[in-house]
Amino acid sequence: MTNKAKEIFRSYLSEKGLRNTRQREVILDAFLAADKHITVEELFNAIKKKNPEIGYATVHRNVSLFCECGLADEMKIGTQKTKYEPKIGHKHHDHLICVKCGRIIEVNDSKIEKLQDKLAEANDFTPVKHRLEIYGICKQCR
Amino acid sequence: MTNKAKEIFRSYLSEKGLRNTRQREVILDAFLAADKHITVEELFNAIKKKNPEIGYATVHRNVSLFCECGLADEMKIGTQKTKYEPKIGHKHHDHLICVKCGRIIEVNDSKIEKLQDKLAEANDFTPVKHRLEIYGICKQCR
DNA sequence: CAGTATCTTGATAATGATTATCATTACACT
DNA sequence: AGTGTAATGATAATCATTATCAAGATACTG
Ligand SMILES: [Mn+2]
Ligand SMILES: [Mn+2]
Ligand SMILES: [Zn+2]
Ligand SMILES: [Zn+2]
Repeated sequence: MTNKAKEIFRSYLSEKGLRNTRQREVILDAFLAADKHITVEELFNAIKKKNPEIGYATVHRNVSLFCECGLADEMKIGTQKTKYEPKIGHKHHDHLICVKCGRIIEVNDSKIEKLQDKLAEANDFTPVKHRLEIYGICKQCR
Repeated sequence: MTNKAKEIFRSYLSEKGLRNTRQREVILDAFLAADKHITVEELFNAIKKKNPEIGYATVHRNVSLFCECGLADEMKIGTQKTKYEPKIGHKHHDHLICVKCGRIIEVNDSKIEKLQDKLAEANDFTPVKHRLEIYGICKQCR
């Protein structure tokens, strides 16, 4: 999936008149390699090991770009810092979030998805995306 | 509903060994009177008209208390500042959020609610609350 | 290939909402 | 009324994110 992601990113850049850079390649590789919900800080620290010259702001800027071009999704949960997750190679899903340990379970229910679309339509509303988060206590914390 | 809310708030305070104050009465009244999604800043400005001596931090602190005791719900939407809405006298609902104009439509679908509980249960997860936000384009913006 | 326009970077400062600090005031209970 | 302690209000601190800007890199152009 890495190749497809790079393809998408490069197309987006040229389409917007932006330029590709060594840093962008490094940051995208690191983001795809992490393959989980990750904060900018965590990503920055992972990158720092091999590429200590890349700045925090540059990581920030490029994660925003990943979101813009559809490669990443932003997750703001409670007061935690914003997390990002790759969209390429991952089907859409929602989250069960344990309020005790913070564990995140990924789920999907096609019935709910369909009902959401119906609900939007019934309100003359054209949905573009949604966020469903169920907070509670996970198996391990009970 | 104002009386019930005050009842709940006062019980919570005494239960926690906290004290009631003139400011707390004023802030709770103003919050309940607003009766909509409101930011701390907006609430502060509303209060300032008649009670200019009440500080911003005090409004902040007490809105947090309202959330703790179940009188208010916190809504973090995108990059907007946190909004709060009263829970007393309002049934649970979810939100359709227009990405163009910011309009918020309140909705509820009991089928979705039930399926969410099933989904949680199927994952050995005990739900305590959830958040469903559907982002899209509202009727007026199409 | 060199020239050039403009984008990107990295360091750092600014921003802005939220939270902490702390001296002073006010509450609640005896 | 007296007393212990919580609450307040002004202000500072925090901290993630965003802006700034000089220096460097990139992608064309001829
Ligand atoms: Mn996920
Ligand atoms: Mn609402
Ligand atoms: Zn847990
Ligand atoms: Zn709209």
